[in-house]
Amino acid sequence: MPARQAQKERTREAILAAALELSQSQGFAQISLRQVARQAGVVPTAFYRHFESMDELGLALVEQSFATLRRMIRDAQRDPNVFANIIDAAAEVLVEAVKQNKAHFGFVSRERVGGSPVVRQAIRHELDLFVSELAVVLARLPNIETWSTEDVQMVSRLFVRNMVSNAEEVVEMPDGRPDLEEQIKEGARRQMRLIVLGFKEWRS
Amino acid sequence: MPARQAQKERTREAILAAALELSQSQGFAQISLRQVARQAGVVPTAFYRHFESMDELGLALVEQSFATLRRMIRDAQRDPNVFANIIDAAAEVLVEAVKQNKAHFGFVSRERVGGSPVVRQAIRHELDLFVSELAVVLARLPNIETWSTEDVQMVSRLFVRNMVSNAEEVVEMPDGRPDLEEQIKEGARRQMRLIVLGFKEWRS
DNA sequence: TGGATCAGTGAACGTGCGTACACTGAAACT
DNA sequence: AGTTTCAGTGTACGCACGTTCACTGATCCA
Repeated sequence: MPARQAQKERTREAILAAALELSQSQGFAQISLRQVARQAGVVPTAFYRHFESMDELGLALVEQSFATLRRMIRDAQRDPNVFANIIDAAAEVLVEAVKQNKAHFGFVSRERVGGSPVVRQAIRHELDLFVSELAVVLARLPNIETWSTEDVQMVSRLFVRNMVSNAEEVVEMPDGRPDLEEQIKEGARRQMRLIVLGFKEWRS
Repeated sequence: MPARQAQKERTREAILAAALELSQSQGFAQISLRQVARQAGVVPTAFYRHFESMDELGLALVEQSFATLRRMIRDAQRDPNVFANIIDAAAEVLVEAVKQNKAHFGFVSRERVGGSPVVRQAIRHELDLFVSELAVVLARLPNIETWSTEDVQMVSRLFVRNMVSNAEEVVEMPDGRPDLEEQIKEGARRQMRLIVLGFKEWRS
């Protein structure tokens, strides 16, 4: 790659990182173009060489965040333990992955409801996609393969909703509190068992 | 009450109403003192006769919103149907009450994660209180009275979390879509049945 | 090697903001 | 009736903002 383009890429990354960092304390919707440029170490007008507006930056962050989420899921599926005890593994993976990507998960959970309309809609769309993707995975599971499509979709929605709620809690969690962390994991495990048990009963 | 004080009260209400309305489209954190004053029909400096800062206004809105919520719960408890079929009644009441108080519920769900730190913390505190209050009500229910305190608290947390999620969905729901409304109600009913069934199984 | 490209600069603009201050005039008190 | 109180006014300020425009100088290509 030409050095020119590489440098441009680096600046773009710096802007994305700056926006992600700043939005952690104040929320993306209330940070200014000039703040982002300052944090990224460029002059305000340079911003426009990379993004047409703050909205476009926001969409790029949505994309980045969901790429992180999908990578996380893909990695988790490679782990053989996941199939042995899917619920415990899922709770573990969720908490650990969110802990290591607090910035992105925090961005999604904050802007999902509080962001500008265009960012909010992009996140809703990605989450809807994600529900469908998870439904495909779930449909292959031993106990679930006999369910109707709508039931699988609904349980997938339930899982994603709970995943979002739990991710929110992990993001808010102060550092160095393994007790709280274990509590959230245990809560997540219970919720998932509850959902699965409830659905078994539901059909009987 | 002296006419003086009554007029002051009226202006205060106008400011609260203006802030609530404006925050529906843009979120409370991104509206300005001057916008609120303009919408309320007063000059910006008059704002300070009622609130020291936008943060204080935000706290007043939190208080107002949870007062609305508590009134709603109290009314629901008077209804004899609630005890006959608590789950169906709760789903019905939730959707109807949120529909009629979209502004307040929208404010809470938005600012719970996207608001300024002080507003956010106030909402979390109120929700924690609310979980404990609901736990007291739940503990009196036939099937639940034998459970341990922590289990009741946990199921209460689960109910409140799902209530918040469902309220979010109702707030986002476009007007005049009774099909969507019924879908949300049905979802809420299923989730609650799931939770209850799951807990029965859990103990066995 | 010399001209074209273009990421980043720097100055300037109009605007809306929060807040200060001195004010006014009707309601409230004595 | 005369005085005090105080909710709301109007002006003025300095500041950060988004966006414009002409610019510079290193990289790229012929």
